[in-house]
Amino acid sequence: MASVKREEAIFADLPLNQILFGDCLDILPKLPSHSIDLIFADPPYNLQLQKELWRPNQTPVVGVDDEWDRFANFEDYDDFTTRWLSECRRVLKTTGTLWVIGSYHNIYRVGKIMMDLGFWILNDVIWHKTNPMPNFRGARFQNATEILLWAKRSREARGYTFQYQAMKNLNEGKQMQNVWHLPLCTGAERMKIDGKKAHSTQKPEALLYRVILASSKPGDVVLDPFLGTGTSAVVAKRLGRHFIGIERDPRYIGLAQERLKNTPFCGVDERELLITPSKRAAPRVAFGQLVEAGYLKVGTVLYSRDRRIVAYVKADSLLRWDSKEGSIHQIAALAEGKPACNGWEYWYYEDEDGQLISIDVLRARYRAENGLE
Amino acid sequence: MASVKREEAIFADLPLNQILFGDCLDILPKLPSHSIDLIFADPPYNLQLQKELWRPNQTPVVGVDDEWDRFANFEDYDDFTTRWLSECRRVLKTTGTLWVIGSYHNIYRVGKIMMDLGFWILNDVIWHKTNPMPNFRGARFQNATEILLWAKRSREARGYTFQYQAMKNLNEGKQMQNVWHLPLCTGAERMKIDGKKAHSTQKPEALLYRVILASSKPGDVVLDPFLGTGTSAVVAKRLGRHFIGIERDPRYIGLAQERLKNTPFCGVDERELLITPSKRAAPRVAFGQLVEAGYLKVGTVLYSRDRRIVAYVKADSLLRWDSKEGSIHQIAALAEGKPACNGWEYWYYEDEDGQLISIDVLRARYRAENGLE
DNA sequence: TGGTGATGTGAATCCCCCC
DNA sequence: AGGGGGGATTCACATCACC
Repeated sequence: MASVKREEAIFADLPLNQILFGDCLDILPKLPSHSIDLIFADPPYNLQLQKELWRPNQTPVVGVDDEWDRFANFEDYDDFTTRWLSECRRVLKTTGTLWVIGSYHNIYRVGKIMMDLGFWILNDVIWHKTNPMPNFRGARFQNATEILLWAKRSREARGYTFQYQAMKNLNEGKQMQNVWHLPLCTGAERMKIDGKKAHSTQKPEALLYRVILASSKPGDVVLDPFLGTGTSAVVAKRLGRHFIGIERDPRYIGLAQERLKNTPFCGVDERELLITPSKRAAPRVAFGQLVEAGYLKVGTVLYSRDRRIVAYVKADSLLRWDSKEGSIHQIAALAEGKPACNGWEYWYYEDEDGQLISIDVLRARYRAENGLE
Repeated sequence: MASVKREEAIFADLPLNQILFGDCLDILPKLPSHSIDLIFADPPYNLQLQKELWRPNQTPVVGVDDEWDRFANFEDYDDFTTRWLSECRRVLKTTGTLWVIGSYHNIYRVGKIMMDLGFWILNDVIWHKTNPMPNFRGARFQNATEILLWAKRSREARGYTFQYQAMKNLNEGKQMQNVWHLPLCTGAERMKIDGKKAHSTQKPEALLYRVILASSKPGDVVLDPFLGTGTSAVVAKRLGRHFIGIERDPRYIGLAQERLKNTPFCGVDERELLITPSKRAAPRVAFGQLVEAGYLKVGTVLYSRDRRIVAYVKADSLLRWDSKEGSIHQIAALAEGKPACNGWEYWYYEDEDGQLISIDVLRARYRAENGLE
């Protein structure tokens, strides 16, 4: 029975920090469902380059024409894409997300299939190459981009990881856009054999750094079904994540293992240097705790910024405004006629000098004085 | 017989410089085959907005929920897309090309269908908006792009128009890339009724300038099956091309006719085109890029010139000094007790020999090695 | 007339925990 | 799985009121 064979073949434990040798259509079914936090996939591009391309100086341009990158027709490519994406969706946790990178030759087919399979696109990210190859014929616009699709498992899936604050920090304090200006993988980073490119589409580590830092946490499991020379695994290791790589060409596996050997795993002592936790992750402080702890006395008068709204703190930490009672958030929303309002930012109290102080300052003080940071 | 009716209905002469009232699925079949030089299509995106979205200042975001953007499911959308694209392909000359603009909500479906119908993609052009709406919840990357697909009728089609030199001139003498930095349609250019936007998705004329100038010649026929308020027709007229517009909402037709009345035929000369803004991405290098690219490893120690101040590089490119965190500039200023300080000049790292090297040297190396000079 | 600060707004698939 | 409640979250411009 096929199902029994399949059960037997499934890994009892996740093969963490390993490169699995074989075709991803054979290996992925052996991974358990709902076990992976993040998938990065750089599938074949189906470029269908037929004629050779020559530079103006009569030297040939080396294109992508590896054997693994040829499909007979769209149907074959779509079938292959549907199969590996389906398996990826199965092994992904409901909190997990998937990245796929491609060019205009394949990404439109891939994106459509992703949507059909139920993936819910979060962003299409444009990798704008700072040093792209020129268009030698002058027949089109210079193609300077590849596209990454970032998606969660389904529209309903909740709890995916997005390190908003870390991305903002990387971008000099402004929220990171879906356009990334990054150079191609060149120079010493580019793996070479006898002076020639070891892999025709090796991705830069900086690209994977941003992908993995943005959408996973230390200790998460990062799966790459088309590992190639191992860029995603190397960066995952650097950033204190676990990796699982799948690759069917033993030559690439050898190169990836060499790179991994030279990559230190981010040590525990470095974990604290990874990223600043977001405000959302800060321990919650209920307004009632401030009242209980005496930071605000029962009966204290709270004001809106313009002193137009005046409310009183009750012993049960609800506010009384007019004849109405509710939480700091509910009364603020009510007073402003809005569906919701952050009470921590809305309310102020008066200090001895009659100055208005935000109650959010009190919350910060409470956190600081009670080891809640 | 349907075929007879169809034949009878076809326009004897092309309805040049007219706006045709009706659904493009009804009107397109009346146009003769192989008659159009250039098609620009801005179809519904099928945005699928569900809940209300509020800005941090508690005002609502006005989303697109027009009747014309609602489809029951992907199948309906695909069917609609297949039908109008098929007709577009029929009416296109073999030397003609087609542009379609969309967002990640629809462009992957559209692109896949285009390929299936036989269109051959020449470029995917990224419209990188210079002033996009932020992501208010900090839940994703800020979505700053729309995508235009530019395609010829078939792989074999020869002789399409690409004004390579004009594009090069527009781009300060360098090859025009497939990434266009252009602002949204705002201000006086935006059509308004009673102070409110007349159309929820009006495109900027500058975008259509590039499209029409790049891929057509004076006297060519430009067809727009989703004319809206007429941006493509207006720009075609200004550039000395003929237009044919199709629109099913009479209110939009009225607005478009008003704009056309105020537009001179061929009212643009070369000099005016040459001063069209062509902002290039600034070759700025953020400190974070050095960290991402591995020029500085996470945990690297940075020193002030006199080694008095010692800080650590975090994964999100902030520095940690004492218990404080901030950008290279902020921490330098803090450590020196100054209001501001240039971190690029302040910080040094140690090389293998214990020599202090300025991080500004690293920045210069990054620029040199990645074509950013 | 000119500068300054407040206000408005753009194709938006925009939270998460707990009951 | 659906509802309720806490509470976190914005960038580049254009316009306009006001001094």
